[in-house]
Amino acid sequence: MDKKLPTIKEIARRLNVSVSTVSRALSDHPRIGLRTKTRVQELAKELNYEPNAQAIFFKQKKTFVIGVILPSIREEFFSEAISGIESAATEHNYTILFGQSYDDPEKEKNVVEAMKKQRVDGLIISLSKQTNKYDHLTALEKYNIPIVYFDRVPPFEKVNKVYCNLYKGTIDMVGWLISRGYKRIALINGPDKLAASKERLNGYIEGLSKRKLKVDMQMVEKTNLSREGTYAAMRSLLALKHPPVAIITFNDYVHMDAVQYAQQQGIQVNKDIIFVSYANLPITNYTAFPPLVSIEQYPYGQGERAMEIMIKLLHDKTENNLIDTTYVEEMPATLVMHGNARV
Amino acid sequence: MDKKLPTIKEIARRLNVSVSTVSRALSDHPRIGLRTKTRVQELAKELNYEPNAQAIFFKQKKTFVIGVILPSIREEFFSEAISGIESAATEHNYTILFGQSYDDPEKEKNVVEAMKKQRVDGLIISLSKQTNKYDHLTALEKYNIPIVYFDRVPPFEKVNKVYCNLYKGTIDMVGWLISRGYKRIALINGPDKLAASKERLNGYIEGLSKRKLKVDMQMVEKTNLSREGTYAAMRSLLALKHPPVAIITFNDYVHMDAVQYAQQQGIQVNKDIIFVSYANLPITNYTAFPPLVSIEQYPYGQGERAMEIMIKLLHDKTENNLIDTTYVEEMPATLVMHGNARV
DNA sequence: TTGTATGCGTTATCAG
DNA sequence: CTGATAACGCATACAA
Repeated sequence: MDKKLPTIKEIARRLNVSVSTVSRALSDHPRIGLRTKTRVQELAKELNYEPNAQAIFFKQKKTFVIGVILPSIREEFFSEAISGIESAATEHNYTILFGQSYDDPEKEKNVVEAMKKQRVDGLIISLSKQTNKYDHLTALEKYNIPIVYFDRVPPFEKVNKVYCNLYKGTIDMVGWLISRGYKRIALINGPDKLAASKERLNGYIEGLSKRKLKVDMQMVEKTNLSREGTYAAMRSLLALKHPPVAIITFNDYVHMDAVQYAQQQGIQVNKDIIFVSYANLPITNYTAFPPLVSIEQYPYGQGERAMEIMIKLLHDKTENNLIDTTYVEEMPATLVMHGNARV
Repeated sequence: MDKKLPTIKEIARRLNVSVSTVSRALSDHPRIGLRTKTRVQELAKELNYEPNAQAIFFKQKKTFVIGVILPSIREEFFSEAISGIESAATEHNYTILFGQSYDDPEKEKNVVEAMKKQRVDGLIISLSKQTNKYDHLTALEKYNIPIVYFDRVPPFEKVNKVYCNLYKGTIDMVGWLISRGYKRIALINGPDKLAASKERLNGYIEGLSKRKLKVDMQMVEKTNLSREGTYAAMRSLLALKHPPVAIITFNDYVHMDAVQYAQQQGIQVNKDIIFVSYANLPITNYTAFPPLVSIEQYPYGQGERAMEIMIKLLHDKTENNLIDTTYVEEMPATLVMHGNARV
């Protein structure tokens, strides 16, 4: 049976008062008769009345919904991140509309479109790896829908974003390795066109230069992030006359493939060669050979901050009816040792 | 600058026609002048007009939003599942409101509440482990908001649900082990009160009985799912006069802890003792010792089906203005060998 | 202290 | 073929 939801109109009818009275009574308006107020509130409770958020949002041109677009929730990094986002959102009574781009700009565009249609109050997004056009996003800002980018951020200055500086992190990482006596350090990097790859490479070069070591480009291999690509990179590195004693991998997936290949070649992982990576996956702690050292990227924290910034932006908006501040937050990329890494 | 979104009213004003004409022209109504129609459509395109979905939804009492509540997106099982849900949703122009219960009934209740407030068209939920009251959910159905449960479903007959029959799966698993010559089979189960534990235990018992093996309750240990709990369970099992030659673990997390403990004790994993589990985590393929055999639970498929059922329900609803069918879908729980398991 | 009227953007029902 | 108007549920400015 289709049980109709009670409305203030219904309550008003039953109590022989006007809808505005009911509306005010329910919102605890100051100048309203105590008697009427209680009468209204009691009936409301009895009828299980709940304000129709749709109607309110419609009227106030707000939805209290924030769109969140991630490349892939299967990556532990992003499932952590969205938990941070959700936590901050819940605290401020916002709610999350979820979508994935699967690292496909076309899908990303579609999701953005769907969210615009749903009139989200704001959008938090970590860009697809392939995204290099931003029209679908800048379009949103014309409609005054604020965007906060996190982790995979666009290469513009004046956007709201929170990210880890992996350039600096990589410099630290290289420095740490050198200080421990590892000098022949290799890098298995990702595809050139990715910003993430550039950060890592530049950090790698700077890290070596800073310690007066010269950069040997034979030590820099690329992988297309597939297992085969990583295997090929490993093959090249191991075939060198002077193979590396330490390998920095692009991320934990590459790390796991690289370690797997090394083991197949009879190499003592983290002994003959030590492996270090970027902390994308807490789960690596369970694997036989987690990276000896990782650059922690704080996905939960990044998500949380992104949402907090969003709240600020929305607040600024209601105050001034326009957004004039740009929030940029660079989080530290800290070096962490893995507890149960075996050396 | 606050750029106002164009409305049909605005278009009507500019073209000196009525809003209804504009509305009809845009929705390609049959009896409308071709000239007017094109004029309207052109201006609409020029102004970048987009119908305000909020307004339409409000009027139609529909949001095209489906709430999805999961225990924890960090579990790979659920990140797979939500991808399946999203895929089916996108196909039908539905969109997903995301929330986690963190296996806490209180939080679950709050999330359900928030989603009711947002007037989701339906709810897809995998219950928190601790949930044993269902008022917060049955309440939704009174408001005619359909619910589809998946994987962790309530113990009622007449609800929409999709799940894997782990009872049967466990029987198969035990049978497989016995047929391979393993007879002293242990089970490290989860907390008694969980439905999931009962399924596994019953399957375990039935599996043994079917093959005329008697059940030795010393072979059945419990863990509270913490690492310590699993370690303790392993300790007991290994201390037995006749320790097991095969161990079925409650899930892949328990599996990994159990394997870790076994290794610490100098046991040759999958040789001295073979380990089998339930496929909650694709990532186990990367670990040193994935379960030799797993019971696949098809998270993506379950999510997809759950959403498809939701679509049907919503369709039924608009047709009949009430929902009379209950959809129950039991998916197979198949035995799978792990490719790179080492024996 | 309470009621009336208006508007949010859209569609649908009547008229014309 | 097109226009005027009501309605969806609520908040609020203005009246009383």
